[in-house]
Parts: sequence; C-alpha cells; structure tokens
Amino acid sequence: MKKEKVLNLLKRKNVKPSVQRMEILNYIVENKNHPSVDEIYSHLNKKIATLSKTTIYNTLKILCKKNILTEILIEEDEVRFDYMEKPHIHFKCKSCNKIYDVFKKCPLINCKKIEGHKIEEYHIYLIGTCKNCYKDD
Amino acid sequence: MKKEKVLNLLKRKNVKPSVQRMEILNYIVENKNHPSVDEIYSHLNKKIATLSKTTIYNTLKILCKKNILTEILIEEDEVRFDYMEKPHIHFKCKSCNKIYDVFKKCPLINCKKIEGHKIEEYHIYLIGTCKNCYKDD
DNA sequence: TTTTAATTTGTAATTATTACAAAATTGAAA
DNA sequence: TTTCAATTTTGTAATAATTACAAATTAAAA
Repeated sequence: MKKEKVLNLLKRKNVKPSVQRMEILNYIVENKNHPSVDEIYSHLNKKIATLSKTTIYNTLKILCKKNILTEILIEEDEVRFDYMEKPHIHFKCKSCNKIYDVFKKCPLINCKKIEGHKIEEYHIYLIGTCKNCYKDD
Repeated sequence: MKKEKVLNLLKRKNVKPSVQRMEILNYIVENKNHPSVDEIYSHLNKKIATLSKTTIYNTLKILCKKNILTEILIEEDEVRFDYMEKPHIHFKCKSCNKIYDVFKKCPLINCKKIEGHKIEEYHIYLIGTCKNCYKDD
C-alpha cells in the first residue's frame, strides 16, 4: 500500500499519523499472513531502531478502537490483527501455522440478529491443513 | 448430566476416570455459559478442597486432545471450553459477557475443503448485545 | 503386602500484555 | 525563531494466564 494511502486512511479515521503508526499499519496491510506483535516488532525494528513494543501495543489498540483493524483470536497464546476491507473468513494451517484469508461468502455474515441477539461482529475461524502442506503427505 | 453418563463418556473416549476429571467435565457440560478456568476452580473447590488449578489445566488439555471438549478462543485473555454434541455457533454478549450457544445451521459447517485447504475444525464466533441486555436500553 | 504406574498437587518459571512515568517529538502561538 | 503545551514514544516494572517440573498421593497389578 502506498505511503499516501496509509496516511489518508489514518486521517480519515481520525488517527493522528506518525512514522510509527504508518509503518505498523502498513506492515499489517502488506503482510497477508497476519503477523504477531513479535513479528511486527522484529521486522520494523530494522527500520526504526528505537521502536518499542509498547508503541506497537498502543498503536494496535488505537487502530482497533477506530475500526481500522480487527483482532483475530485464532491463536491460543497471542492476538493477531486483520485489516478487513471486506468481511472474510480466516483459515489457520495446523502444520505451517500460516493464517490465510478466505473470501468465500457465508450467509451468516448478512444476519443482523440471531435468536434475538443483536450481532455486531462476525469471526469465522477454520482450522486444518492448507493446500501447500496437504500435498506433502 | 448423570454421574454414570460422564463416567461412560470418559471411558468411551479412553480417558481414565477420576473424581477430579468427572467433576470438571460434568461442570462444563452442566454449565452452559462456558466457565473460565477460574470459575471452574472456584466452584469445584467447594466440593474438592484439595483441588489444584494445575489439575484443571491438565484435565482440560486431555479432554481436548481426546475430542471431548473444544477450546473457545472468543475471550481475549483466557480460554473457554465447550462440550460439543453437535456443531454450533458461539455468541458473546459485550455487555454481560455471557457466551451463548446458537444452533442455527450454517452451510459452511458442511464444507470439508475451502479454496483447496482441508478443514478440520470450525469456529464461528459472533459478538454483540444479547437479547436480555438489549432490551434494557 | 509390595511394587509399579498414573494422577494430583504446589511452587516456580514463562510469556503476552498492560500500567505508568519519564523522555522525546510535534505543532501552534507569541 | 523561541516557547510552551499537548501528544506520542519509550523502557521498566507489574499483572495474570498458562506451563514445567518434581514431590506427594492414589490406584492398579503382581
């Protein structure tokens, strides 16, 4: 994603841009496999030597609150993050541990209510073996 | 669930029964709102004064491995557990924090493969406001 | 009973995340 | 440009769920 696009996205959602915020958001948007906080840190640390993990946590929290990102709770021990342009499904491969985006439609996502409960968020997580790992058997 | 049913369930799935294992499994099966480890501990501690949290963690791990329970990753900071007789959806209320089971059918649950990936587990989490909290507005 | 194996327990270690306050940076006003 | 206030970033320390591990207990087998 172009620098300008990230900048505009932040502005549009009322998040004051900064070098750190732009880099963090950009890395998540670019990297499709939903990097962990550690991965984000390791990668960006090369560019921004003074970067702190606390900044990453702070930024991610803001970006979620402003609905730019969504938390993915597919891993047991850490949170992942998702830039969701359109609603989609997540598939985690048990073997290689990658998290794929799947854009198959699910009628559930159009429901506003279910058994009387008002739905505000949809999280669909599938777990199994991805096509790359599967063929190695 | 009757004592004997829990016992048979454990035996059938090749888990050696014990007082602790039966009580833990029974509590999860009986309590429909998916108690946390802390809640399980607090409740069963009254019955089994010597109970240790480590035993609960050990037992839950075994029960998951033997496919008697499934992990629910709907909470950000702790794991919940589910006794899944038939596949269903989970709905978490943001307001009262209860986790409901919803038995509406979703065609996704019949898919064995998606975009070439082999599916082994289905986790569908909806988040919003439940019907009890909603009407208080 | 004696012995062996499995389970339970308590403590200490691990690890992701948060709280907090100092340092650095930004942006506007003078 | 300089000054000053507000915001952001950073590092350290605290928190809390989970796990590792070994001793104690219990159950099963001989």
